[in-house]
Amino acid sequence: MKSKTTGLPTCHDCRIRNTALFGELELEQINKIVTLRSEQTLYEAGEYLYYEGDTATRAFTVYDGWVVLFKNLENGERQILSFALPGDFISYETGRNTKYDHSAIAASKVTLCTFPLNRFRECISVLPDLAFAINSIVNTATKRCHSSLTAIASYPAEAKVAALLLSLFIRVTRGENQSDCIAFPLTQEDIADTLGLSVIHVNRVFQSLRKQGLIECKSRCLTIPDKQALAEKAMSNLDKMEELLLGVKK
Amino acid sequence: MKSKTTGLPTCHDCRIRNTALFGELELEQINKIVTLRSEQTLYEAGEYLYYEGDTATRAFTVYDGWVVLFKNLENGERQILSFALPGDFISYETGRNTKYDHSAIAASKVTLCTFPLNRFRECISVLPDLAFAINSIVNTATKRCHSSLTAIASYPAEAKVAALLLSLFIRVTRGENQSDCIAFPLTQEDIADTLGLSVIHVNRVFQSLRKQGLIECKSRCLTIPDKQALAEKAMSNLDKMEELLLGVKK
DNA sequence: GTTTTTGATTAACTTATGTTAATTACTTGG
DNA sequence: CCAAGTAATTAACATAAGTTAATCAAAAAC
Repeated sequence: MKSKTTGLPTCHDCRIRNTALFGELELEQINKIVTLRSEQTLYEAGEYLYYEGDTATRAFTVYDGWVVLFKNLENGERQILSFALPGDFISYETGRNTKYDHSAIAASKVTLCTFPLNRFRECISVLPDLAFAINSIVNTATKRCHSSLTAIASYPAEAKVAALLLSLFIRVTRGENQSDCIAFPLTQEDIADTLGLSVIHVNRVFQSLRKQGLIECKSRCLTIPDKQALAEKAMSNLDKMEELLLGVKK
Repeated sequence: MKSKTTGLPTCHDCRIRNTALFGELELEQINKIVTLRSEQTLYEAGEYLYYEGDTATRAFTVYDGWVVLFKNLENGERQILSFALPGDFISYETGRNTKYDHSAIAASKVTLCTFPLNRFRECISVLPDLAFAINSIVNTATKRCHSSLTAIASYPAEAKVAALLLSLFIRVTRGENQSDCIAFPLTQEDIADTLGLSVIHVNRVFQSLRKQGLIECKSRCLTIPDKQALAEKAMSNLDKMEELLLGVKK
């Protein structure tokens, strides 16, 4: 199983450009630095993008599929830190010898646009706005991390699961009112590893949320019939969540 | 109680420069942009730096004292996200109308260097390295957030408390072998609010850690006689922690 | 220096979540 | 299409951490 390099579709008419790194920039700006992207790469589910401790050399935009970012713990367990979905820009590091503090693995078939880190310095000299585009993305990631941290530290299990499912649903549907199911490649164990719960307890919560009609989830498909209702279970404000997760530019 | 502006000590011979924003830069570079800093401001313990929902207008370097960053929860509780100690650069936001996702409050008397956000764009045009200095700081903050998240989600209470106390101790002493106590302005309730534990339980853990001789903590003073021993309780590798918390340039 | 407030401590009791173990239902590879 | 692995489910039981309540100690205010 080896990652596979594909051709180079253009960034201008990219399906996900509005939500990705270049989404912050104007077309003429992208022209200046479009050579920054070196290639598109394909990963199979279960394949590693990089390992904790590796020296960072590339950043990625997720073009398609789900990526899991996680830490391995002393006791053999793992702690999932976050999920990267289409449009997300990850693993941007500054500094010549910076090491990743976490590993990344494809949760499904994944297509990535890769950006060699050593080219960012020159690109930012040419186009300082790129620095702001990146920083805006990184700050959004930090805010998401703050939200997870808050939920994990303070919410009861049902609210944790509700908040996680809702946030993933919002990110995938980009806030559209979608009554269909979304493709959902995570197992209950993944969710347990994200929220610091046992698989058994995640299952209990799933049963309960299903009985309440708040979620439908079977065979890699997730439906949320009433986002507002689930947001209440998640002890969260739906509008605030959408603002945070999708950025202000809705 | 109103924050007070003081004179403008020079940045060149700043006591904490090596560890702060400008620590990443050369002296001649700082000269280019030293006017970025507008003033030093003094806050009393309990005073707010800013509130969740405020539009971000300034970034800060903590010159002296401890700052608490936190979210208020629906149920009246609060979730502490992180602590900012001398040398830390906080609340840098890109974007004209970005709002804070958390509040910040002085945990002790605090002196801050303030930087108006609207001046960063021009400064980065002049000195692109500033963008990398900032990004390096932000990425360190993200890694710390990953560590807290991991501890809070997966560790038992004793390890959570051990990890938090040790990380604060390391940051204050900058990894020096210090057998004396450090000034420690946090209450057990602050620690409970950080780790998502009840005050009662934090107290139980304190008693236990004290009986094991791993910490001494009374009247706003904290001593850690054996960092290595506490690191084991914290389920952490001491060297890795110091590398992460202090940056690689030790 | 006394009062008031805030923070720390202890105990008794409750509960949410974890653990172990066994069964059933899906997927996936051959 | 079957076999083998992976994921979901259920039940019985164990425990870490929460809750309530009361006391004590130490700051801070007057």
